[in-house]
Amino acid sequence: MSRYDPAATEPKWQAAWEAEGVFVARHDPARPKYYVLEMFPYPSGRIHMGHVRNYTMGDVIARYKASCGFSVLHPMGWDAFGMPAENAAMERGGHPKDWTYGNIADMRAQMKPLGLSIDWSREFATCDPEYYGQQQAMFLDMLQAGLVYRKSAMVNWDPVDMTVLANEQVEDGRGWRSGALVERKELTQWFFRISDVAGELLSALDGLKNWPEKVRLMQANWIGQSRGLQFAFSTVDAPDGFDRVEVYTTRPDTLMGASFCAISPDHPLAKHLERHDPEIAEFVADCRRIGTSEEALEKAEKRGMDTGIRVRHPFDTAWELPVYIANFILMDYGTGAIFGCPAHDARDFEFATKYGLPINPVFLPASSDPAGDEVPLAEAFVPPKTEPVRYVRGFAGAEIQTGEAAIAAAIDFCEANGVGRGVTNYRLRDWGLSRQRYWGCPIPVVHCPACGVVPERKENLPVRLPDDVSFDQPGNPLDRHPTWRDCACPSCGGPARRETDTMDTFVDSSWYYARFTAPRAPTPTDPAEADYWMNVDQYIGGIEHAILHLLYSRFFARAMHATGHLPAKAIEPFDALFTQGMVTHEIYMTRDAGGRPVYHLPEDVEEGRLRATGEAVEIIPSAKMSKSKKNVVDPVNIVRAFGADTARWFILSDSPPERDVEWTASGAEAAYKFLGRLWRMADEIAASDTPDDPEEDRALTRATHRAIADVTAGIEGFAFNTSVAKLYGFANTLSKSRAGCAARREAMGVMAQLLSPMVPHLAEEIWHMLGGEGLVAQARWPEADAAMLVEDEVTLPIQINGKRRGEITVPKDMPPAEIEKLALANEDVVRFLAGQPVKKLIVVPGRIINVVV
RNA sequence: GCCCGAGUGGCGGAAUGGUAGACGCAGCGGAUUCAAAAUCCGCCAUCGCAAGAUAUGUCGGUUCGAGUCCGACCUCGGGCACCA
Repeated sequence: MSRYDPAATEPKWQAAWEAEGVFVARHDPARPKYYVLEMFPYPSGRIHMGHVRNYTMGDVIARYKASCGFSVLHPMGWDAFGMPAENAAMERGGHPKDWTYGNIADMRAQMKPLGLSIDWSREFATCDPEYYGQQQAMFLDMLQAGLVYRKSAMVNWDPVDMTVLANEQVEDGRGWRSGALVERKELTQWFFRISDVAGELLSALDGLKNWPEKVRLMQANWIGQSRGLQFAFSTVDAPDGFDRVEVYTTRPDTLMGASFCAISPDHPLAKHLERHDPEIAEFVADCRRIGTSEEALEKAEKRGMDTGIRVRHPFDTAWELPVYIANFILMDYGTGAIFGCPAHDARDFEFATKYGLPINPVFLPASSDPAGDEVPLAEAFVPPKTEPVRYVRGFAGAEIQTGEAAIAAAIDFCEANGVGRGVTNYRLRDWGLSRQRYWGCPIPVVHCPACGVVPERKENLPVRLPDDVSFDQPGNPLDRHPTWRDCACPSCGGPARRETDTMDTFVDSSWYYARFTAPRAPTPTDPAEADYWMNVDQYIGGIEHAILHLLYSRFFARAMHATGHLPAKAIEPFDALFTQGMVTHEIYMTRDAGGRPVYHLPEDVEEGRLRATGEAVEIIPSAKMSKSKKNVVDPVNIVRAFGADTARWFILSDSPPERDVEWTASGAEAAYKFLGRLWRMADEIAASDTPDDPEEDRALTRATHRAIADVTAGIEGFAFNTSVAKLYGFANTLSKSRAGCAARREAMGVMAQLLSPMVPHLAEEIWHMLGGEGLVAQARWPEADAAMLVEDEVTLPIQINGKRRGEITVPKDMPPAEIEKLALANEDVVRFLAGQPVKKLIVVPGRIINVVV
């Protein structure tokens, strides 16, 4: 007897699929299509278990849908632009292009042995000129359609390296390489007008029924629609041109509690003052050293500086409020200026306390005594807006009303009295796409001294990145390129300069799903192909992309539709979204002589000790796999040791797909053992010649249909771990079955089919052993016969006061009245009741009986 | 700081508001073996001799009945617009 040998069988079946072209996506108008897509990888050079998990899940869906008769599109590509390639070039020399394409070749070679049902003929990388050239063409269309514009915006500036830094390159306010204090610097940059469709992106979330609720919520909060009042304070002692300060507030009902006005350090007034007042200049410069990330601003200590300027309260011109420049006011949100009401805002409270500003409550709890004295607040009073409160400094609406009602009344009152207007605002800002970097898609415009900003002609696309660049000094090599930068103006032909900024890599990933429908088309998309394949029926990826990537893609699909590159039905490109959890592993740590942690690879550790020295390791439980912590398990090693099916089976079992999964060596071995057991079962059943046994055969057939129903439900519901558990159960049932060989062969054949989306190589092997026709990958998915799933009898637990005290087994359709009688006669029940009268009897048919005493 | 999640045996986890712990790992016992590996069979939440009691991060609520619904809190994770 031979044995389960994945090293031999897996390549064999992969070759068979390849020879048959099983996974080539076919545009077949006669069949329904199904487009399954996993978020494409960044070509770091090594695949990791997170990739294996992501692509295995997609593969289960793709193979399952294919066997259900769909024409499946399941492509793969590479999110190939981005900073790591440039960092590698700076650290190790070489060219980002060589590094990237080398990594792609390596990763493709690591992925192919996994046996994924991918149509590799559609593969592309976003750094292919054929791809980014089409992206440039769309950029030009969007520019013409008014969807892109230029404006000034802040970047993190490293004054030593003279280069722009990404937020992740700023560590504690300092540049990661130079260590210099980072400054905010203004640059003119390109923006997509995503905020113009903020309301639309928000309301369309309701239609995304097959997206996780949490993702829709996160996007809704990110878009941040608010209704508020915008009005102007008139100023006292302000410089010329600043006789008014526009502010926006979502709490106009608290106007009578205002105690100061605060403006952003980037507000025009602050910028004016910094030019004339050294003290203010120093403070503003200090504020700008916090960097550009909202997180850093929020976490920084709240600080402000009194400008000496005053504003008049809109309801009482004699009432003056001081104007502060405050480090926590964002120029991008509202008008970049607010009024502070410390009594009802935690941040304003902290600020007012720090600078000795008045804290006057506008409302008190509804239950407070109207005649009572005002007691100083210990903290800001911020009840939910839906809770009624008693207004003591109200000016519109009832004395006792909810915040919501008071806000609406305040806006009406202000509008009626000529103090500002109600406006709907969004937190969502326009999408800045300029990056001062080399390894990205060049922005196809030219700056001409005579004509200004001129779009490149489409026939000159792609604007290719030059290859002759060096990374021996920081900054963008395009900026200092001797020839590429200088060009002729496409409009007047005079000397001009190319735009040296490249595009945010989020642009690349905002339309790759559309390109997969026609990856070699001479235009960004092909209308017939886009019409057939769009939308993505199932998109799968990490929750870390819940907001930015998915929101940008939703916007970009709309922009593509507006410029004629996608049909109207594709403006929401992802019909269903699934967000999977991470793959984690224990961390093994010892300490060096200085007490600093030293990490060790899993393969160097055995039973809690280092293999080499026997030294005991400290075990830190389940953390995200990362190189620096050395808790990575390389899929290549797993596939080499156990085969792809074992890696796939393990990654699907145990943990629900949306949760993190902990990789354990024992779990991987268990997966391998189980697959070996299935192999032996098939081998034994194929050779068996036991006679039929009507009763046993029938029981096995029922179990088979139960397995079909349960495994299918698991796949449909994205609960692969429960499908796996059901397959374990079915295997246990089958191995114990006394049914005849015909019935067992039948059952084992169904087993092969149910296994095929998850462990496709083994499934083919079993299918083949049993004499199945063709490839199981092309067999029709089995259907469960509903009649086979019905049980004749049910066991009902009996509870007394909600605690389980006994059970009865009754025919499935016994009337409740009879069940009641049987339940009350049950000896456990009689004993527990001990003669107590029954107050209530609840019979839930087919479920439970509860006796209340 | 703000937004969004997740917490169930020794471990991973299962459970349309209806028997908490399916299935797997580890562990324990047995079979097979000269012996071991591999394999096969059985046991396995905790406390208790038992009857039973206690158990789904903590505290409270709704319900005949709560892991599941509601409120507060704790811990861990994701995101915060130039990481991808």
